[in-house]
Amino acid sequence: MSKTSHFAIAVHALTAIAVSDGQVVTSENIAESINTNPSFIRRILGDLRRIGLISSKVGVGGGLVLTQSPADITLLDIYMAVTNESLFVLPLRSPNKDCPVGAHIQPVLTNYFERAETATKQALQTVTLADVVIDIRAYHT
Amino acid sequence: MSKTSHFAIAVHALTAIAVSDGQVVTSENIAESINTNPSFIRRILGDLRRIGLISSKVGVGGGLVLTQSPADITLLDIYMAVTNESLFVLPLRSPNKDCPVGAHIQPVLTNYFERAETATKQALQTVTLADVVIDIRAYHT
DNA sequence: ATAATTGTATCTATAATAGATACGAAATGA
DNA sequence: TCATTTCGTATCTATTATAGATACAATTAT
Repeated sequence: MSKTSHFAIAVHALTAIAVSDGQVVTSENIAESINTNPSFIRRILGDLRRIGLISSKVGVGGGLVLTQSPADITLLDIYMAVTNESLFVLPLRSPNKDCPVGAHIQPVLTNYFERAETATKQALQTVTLADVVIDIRAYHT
Repeated sequence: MSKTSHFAIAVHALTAIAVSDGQVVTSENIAESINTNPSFIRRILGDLRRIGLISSKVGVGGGLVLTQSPADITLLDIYMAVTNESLFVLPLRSPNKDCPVGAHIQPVLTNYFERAETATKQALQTVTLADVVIDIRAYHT
């Protein structure tokens, strides 16, 4: 998968929205917390909006709100929203089809890679945004 | 998560060595099967040699051989040999320490990321190079 | 000696990632 | 109505990661 930080950023952003407890949060607010620029954040928030985890309101007093309870949003939901590649990648160039190994290694690897990825996803599914919020609040007390 | 193909390449390379059944295989042979250049392959083979999965012999008739039975080499062994980064990455820039979320999100995320990565590794540990060889040979008959 | 082969260094091309800027559209409120 | 806020998105750039390519010293077998 992408070595991108989108997943971490998405969780951070949603956590920021969740802890605001109903108060509207802007992409500017989130960008400040994450230490990047609002436009980049809005790109990632777009992924979360498209699968319905948040809704946005344009204009004065606008911003982002959760559309579901944090307890109903799993890390897997967030991961799937921002990820379109597999965790493990095959080489860009196709292997040599004239070699017995090269001819068949791709489906074999893909099978095992998918198994490992499924295990990862199952682990992500056991954690919710509410858990993350609890952890953050624990530091805060 | 590392977006590199080193893991797939390493498994392919070891499979190529394993199916040769004792016969010495050169980095040239492997590169041909993987469809890349021998030098790049030798860089990855270096990781495998350093943790003792293979040994190499320089010179005429030289090449690579396994030092363990394929049944004793797990995909996790291979993964660990070629990977030095975490599956999930935090953003490069540190979050804003003046925000309650920014101040504490990193250890919270790292904790859950490590759990997911552990699940992945456990899945990789259940598969051996011998399994991969069996799969490849199944195609071949 | 010659040839084969590894191990490693270095350089380059390409692609992925994030950062930055800009701007139209929508919504609010004066 | 008009100014302001905010999103959504496009585009450009800088940086970094990745792989590809080339080269060469060291080692070994014949």
